[in-house]
Amino acid sequence: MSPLSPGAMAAFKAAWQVWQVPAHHFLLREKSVSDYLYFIEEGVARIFYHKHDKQITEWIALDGNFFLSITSYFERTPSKLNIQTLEPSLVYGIHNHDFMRMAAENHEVETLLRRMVTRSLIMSQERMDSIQFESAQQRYEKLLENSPGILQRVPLTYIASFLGVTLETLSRIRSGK
Amino acid sequence: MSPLSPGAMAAFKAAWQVWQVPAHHFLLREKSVSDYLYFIEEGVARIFYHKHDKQITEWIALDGNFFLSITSYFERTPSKLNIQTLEPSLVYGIHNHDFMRMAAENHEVETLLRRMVTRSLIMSQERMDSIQFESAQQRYEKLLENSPGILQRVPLTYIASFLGVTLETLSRIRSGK
DNA sequence: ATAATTATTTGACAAATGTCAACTCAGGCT
DNA sequence: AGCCTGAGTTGACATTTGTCAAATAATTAT
Repeated sequence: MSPLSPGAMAAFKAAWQVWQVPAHHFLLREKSVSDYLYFIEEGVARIFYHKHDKQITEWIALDGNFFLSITSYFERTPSKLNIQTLEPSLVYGIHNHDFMRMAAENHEVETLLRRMVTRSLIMSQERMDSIQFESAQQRYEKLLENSPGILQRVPLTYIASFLGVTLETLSRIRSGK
Repeated sequence: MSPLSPGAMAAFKAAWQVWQVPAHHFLLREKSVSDYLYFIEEGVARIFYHKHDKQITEWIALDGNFFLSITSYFERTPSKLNIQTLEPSLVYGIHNHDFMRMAAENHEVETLLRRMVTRSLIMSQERMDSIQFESAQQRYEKLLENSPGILQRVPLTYIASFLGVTLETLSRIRSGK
């Protein structure tokens, strides 16, 4: 799907930076403008924000996935999101300036970006449907299917929040009612 | 924001078709591939799908708004969505082939498209947040604020479904408990 | 205008999940 | 080994919303 030409690909790849960070490292703190779109090569990251003094886990990125503060990255506004690793991790990041500059200079990169955003939009809608119509139980089972091993790597509190239920409810789901 | 150059703008505008359709007209039926991205100039349209034999209203487009079956339009897959007008309406539509061709030929159009999709993604996330954390009451009040007059134009069943509650619950919210 | 149809409201009750508090358990420290 | 601390579990109860059935109100067709 939408492979870049060799030249564009080389430039695109060169724009990515790499970081090796320890567990519990913050890649983004709320109220700051998010400069990077990340890809996690090894490790896990948790994206969360505060609502009524509680932490809401909006996303859990296991290795092999992209993540970012969409609003902040694209609109250049202060983020409400925090991004924190849960394990020592190897992450790649591409700066907004670089990505936007390359997209402006190179039509192919712009197309790639548009496709990435479109994919995210479709996933976002699927998740909304899931939250609205599936029971907590179903969401939990689906999560285990799609992300086996997540239980060994992410505390249940975060998983519960990500699923949109309380820790207690998740605990009851797990114990089989 | 991202104005097109005069030439691109003229071509872009020329690509839109116009239809004057009666109330209850289907602009899209489920299982068919959606060819058009729409803008409603006058009237109202309702986007809905079937789930467990019930109709779920996914979106209500009052005049002045864009709407489409995102997945079907961009991925060229059969849509699960139906789109139906609720009033006699004046709608504009741009065919997927035309939009994609223009985006491929013209970098500016591609950028415009990317920005449109990005905006949608941000709105999608806001709606998810709303469904997950606001009470039905809050969502209802917000809807009235953002779309005054909707009550006079859209049956409550559809509004209830759009808000993610049953008709009975909406009725109770309205009666003030 | 009247009857038929459709939209909305209301009531009684059930299901899912949240809240708060107490309890248990495992791993890391001393 | 014994103690702490944080994570996870369990119980009792409250709250929100859903479900089903019936009653009204509004709209449309004849």
